[in-house]
Amino acid sequence: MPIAGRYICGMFRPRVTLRDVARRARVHTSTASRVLNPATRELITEPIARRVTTAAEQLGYQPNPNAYSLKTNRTRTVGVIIPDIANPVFPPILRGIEDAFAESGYTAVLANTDNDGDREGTIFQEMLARRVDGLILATARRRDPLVDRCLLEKIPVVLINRTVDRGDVSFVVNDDTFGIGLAVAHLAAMGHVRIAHLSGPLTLSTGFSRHRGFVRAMKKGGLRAEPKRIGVCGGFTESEGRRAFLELRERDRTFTAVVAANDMIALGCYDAAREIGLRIPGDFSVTGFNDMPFLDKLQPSLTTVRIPHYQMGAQAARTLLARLNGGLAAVEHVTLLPELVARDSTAAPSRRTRRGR
Amino acid sequence: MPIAGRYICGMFRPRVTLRDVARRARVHTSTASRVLNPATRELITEPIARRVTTAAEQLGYQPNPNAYSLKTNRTRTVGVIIPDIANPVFPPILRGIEDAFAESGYTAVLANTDNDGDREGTIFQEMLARRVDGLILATARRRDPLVDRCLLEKIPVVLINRTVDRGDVSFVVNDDTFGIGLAVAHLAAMGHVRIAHLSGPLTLSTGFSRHRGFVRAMKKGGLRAEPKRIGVCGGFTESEGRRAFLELRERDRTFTAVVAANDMIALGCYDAAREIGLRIPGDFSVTGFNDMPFLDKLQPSLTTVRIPHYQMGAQAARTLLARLNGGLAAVEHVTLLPELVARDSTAAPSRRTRRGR
DNA sequence: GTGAAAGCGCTAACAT
DNA sequence: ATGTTAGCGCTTTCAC
Repeated sequence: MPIAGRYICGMFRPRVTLRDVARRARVHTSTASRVLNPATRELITEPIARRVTTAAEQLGYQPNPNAYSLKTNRTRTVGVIIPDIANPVFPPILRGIEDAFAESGYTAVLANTDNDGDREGTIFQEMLARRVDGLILATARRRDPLVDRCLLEKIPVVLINRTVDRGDVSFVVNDDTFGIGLAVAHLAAMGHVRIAHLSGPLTLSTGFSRHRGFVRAMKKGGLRAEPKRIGVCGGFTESEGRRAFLELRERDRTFTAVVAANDMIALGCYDAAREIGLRIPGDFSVTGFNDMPFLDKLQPSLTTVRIPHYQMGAQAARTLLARLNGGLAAVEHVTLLPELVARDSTAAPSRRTRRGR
Repeated sequence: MPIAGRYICGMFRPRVTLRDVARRARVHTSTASRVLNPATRELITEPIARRVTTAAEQLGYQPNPNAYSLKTNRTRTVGVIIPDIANPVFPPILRGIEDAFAESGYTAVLANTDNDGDREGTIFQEMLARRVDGLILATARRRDPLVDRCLLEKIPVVLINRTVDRGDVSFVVNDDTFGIGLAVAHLAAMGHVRIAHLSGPLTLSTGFSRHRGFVRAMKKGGLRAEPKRIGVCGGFTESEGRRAFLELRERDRTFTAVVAANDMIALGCYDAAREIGLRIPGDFSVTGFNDMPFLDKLQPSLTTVRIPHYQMGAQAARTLLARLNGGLAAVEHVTLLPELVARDSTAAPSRRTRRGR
């Protein structure tokens, strides 16, 4: 068993504990504890408090979080469960979480699930075993047993990016409906009329509300969201985007623009277009969603909808902190506004395509 | 103070402890502890052991890691310090670490430093305050005070991606010298002779050894690494790549290829080339390093050197685990082999450029 | 082979 | 306003 302590200048120094601080300040440990705890500091008179703080400083005292946790049942640790950190939307979310936690004393512990339900369950259990104080979930499906469990067991949780159908849980999401509206309006303003949509999985709130947003925006713009011009991807992936695009073109060859549910699906359209010899934006325009890195370097650069990922992470962390500190805080629903980033994958429909082919 | 326990079926159930398990199995807690600890299980007879394990199962016992940590001074937690998770080389490294830790009971806690020395120090302190059992550092400079401290204070540490000049610390890195050799050989085989290098910062082992690798590979190939054809970037960034490329072209206009120290620097060359109206690979070829995502989608797609990032993370985690479990394990140096990914940014030098301009 | 007992470092109810 | 005391849940030495 390792003995608490560290090597300093080659010498082993045992860890300094609260008792050491108390001894040096010639007070009782509980007094020292009260001084060092902001919530109880006011109970102690100024001169004694100062004796304690200077003693703590001189000794380089660092409280033992394990002792604190054992006593209080709070670990100041939050679990963050995401599908895959290699998906470029998540790094900025994570940075936002990390930065928002920075001053609070909380630490985020990350885990990836690869959208695998079993793995989600395992990781959830492990997080509980680790006694996290709360969870930030980016893995929610519209009906999600994990979220149900959190609510049932009163585990503080905030959903991020995706939400669930039941409304009694806090979440921080992007305004997907509005975002898709931006894309549709952008295309409509350029003169597009026959606009197609390649949606994400409708079991995810992102896929669902972008799909709904598309239908609504078309209607609002006086355009028709034809069923034959709507394709559903099994996942937000390039390969699904490619597949769905080719399938779409089997059904309809008159569309002049595609609103993809995310950037990867849009990339799939790029692949398919290259394969069958269509030009972007000459033969059709494409929009993505998320504005992941390097889209500006594509040929053509991809018009997309930018989501404030960093702010999303930061806001989720703040919402969870409020719940963690305030006890039973109200359920919070935060929706962030995205913005359109117009690039070269969208242009006015050409004469040829405008007529239909 | 929250009471340990959870809501199950709407009812609050206090946390089951080792004592509960022992009571149910009608043994002493110490016996139950010995059964549940693989290292001491053999001390207990089979029938009693079984009584304990079934009791634990029936009660759904989950050991309290805080109590364990308080008692043993081991948190089964490892700090991972990286420059920035938004840099696409780090997500796969992290996945490798996470997966390698999965079965071990260890958890990685991530922190980003943005290559800021002060922040590194702060985070280091916080990690120690959290009582991590060890560290994986991806932030090392060739001379690094943090690494020195770890060695001085005997904190188990493994460096990853970058290493330090002193050799008495474990690390897992890519073979940068070899990797650059692949790029040079690839270009030389295409007929390039006047090859330039845009290096990274020479204070980082990656920048330094890629630079050295370039000089060596040129010599080995019977080519001359002219000083005027070597530029140094202040960071592995696109803007530095752009700046260094333009500066390079001030000094020399006869090079037919650029070996960039990483992909971002190569992207900077793309930017500069577009600005001054040079064609890639028509006017000059470019190679990158790392093979980050979406390079195949660039125009032209970027020839680069692929590093096994995932394996790098997994290996670093394994090396650290060996040290953590085995006590004082030997210092390990692991070097992984990269491979060339030939794409469209490299081609034989054109007649025009071959003559020099 | 198993039980008894101490204690890791801290907080908080209670006592003064 | 400060001290006393008990105990969070576990491991581990010691005793039988």
